[in-house]
Amino acid sequence: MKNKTNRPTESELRILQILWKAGASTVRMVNDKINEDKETGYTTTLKLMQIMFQKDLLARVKEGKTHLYTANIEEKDTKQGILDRFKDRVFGGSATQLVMQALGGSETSKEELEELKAFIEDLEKKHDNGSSI
Amino acid sequence: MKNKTNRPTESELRILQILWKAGASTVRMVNDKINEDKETGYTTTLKLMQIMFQKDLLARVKEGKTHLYTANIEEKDTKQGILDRFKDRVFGGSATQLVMQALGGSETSKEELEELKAFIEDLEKKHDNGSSI
DNA sequence: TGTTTGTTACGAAACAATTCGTATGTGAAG
DNA sequence: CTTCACATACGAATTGTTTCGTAACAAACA
Repeated sequence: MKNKTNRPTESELRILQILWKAGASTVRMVNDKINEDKETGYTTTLKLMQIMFQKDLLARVKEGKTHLYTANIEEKDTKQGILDRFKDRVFGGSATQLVMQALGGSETSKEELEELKAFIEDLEKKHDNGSSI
Repeated sequence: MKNKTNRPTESELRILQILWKAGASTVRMVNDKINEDKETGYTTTLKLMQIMFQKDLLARVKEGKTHLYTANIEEKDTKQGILDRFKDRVFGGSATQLVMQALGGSETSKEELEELKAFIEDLEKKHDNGSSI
């Protein structure tokens, strides 16, 4: 029933992000948000969301005379898919390379670095347990 | 002189990756590499590389009757640009979110995790010093 | 009622990226 | 010198995405 590649386009992702964050929204609400960054006609957003509805990326219910749309795919899974593909394309599949470049290139606060270290240590623990299964 | 956005398309990136790895190459060599993954006509690759040459993404020298092409932009800078944009689009600009998802989602070996931890500790040191320079 | 306001649906234009066919050039081999 | 095997150049078709104009509809209300 779902899309095979599950690869939202750039515009589609913009809309998904808005819906993941805001929950059920009308086309107008979404279009207003989009227009904070980038001038876009109302019918442009409408058409896009209609297409996404057809593709099953969005769900919708009728609410009075308008529709209320929600994202119909999981934020985490979707981002994971996009990220995996990106990792392959740009970093030859190496998570390590990707992570190093991500951290090396941007100003990450000491707190965040600490958080990441803890996260990695956690992964290592899971690793230890996992291998004995 | 250079491109403003410095955003290679997907196909362009495929070619750049090959050239970064292999160094100066003919169209045929590049096309052969591409065909390991994806059947692609010779003239398709040729055209693409010609366009990239026009855009200054590639340099070339005549060598006998063929051309030898090389990447004309830096691997690291280019990937940084792509990564930054990706981070913004998909993770709202948060390197931490990106890194967590990258590590959480893929099988990363204990060795690599250790390497990353060391890398982060290094960054933290630089962080400490950096403010006093 | 009939005008205004905001909505949906949808075709098609505009744009961008990719792919390929075909003409043409050129060095090497016979 | 002619032919063969590859190479380049380039126009144009194809494909995919985004954008928008326009028609039709419905609720609100003067």
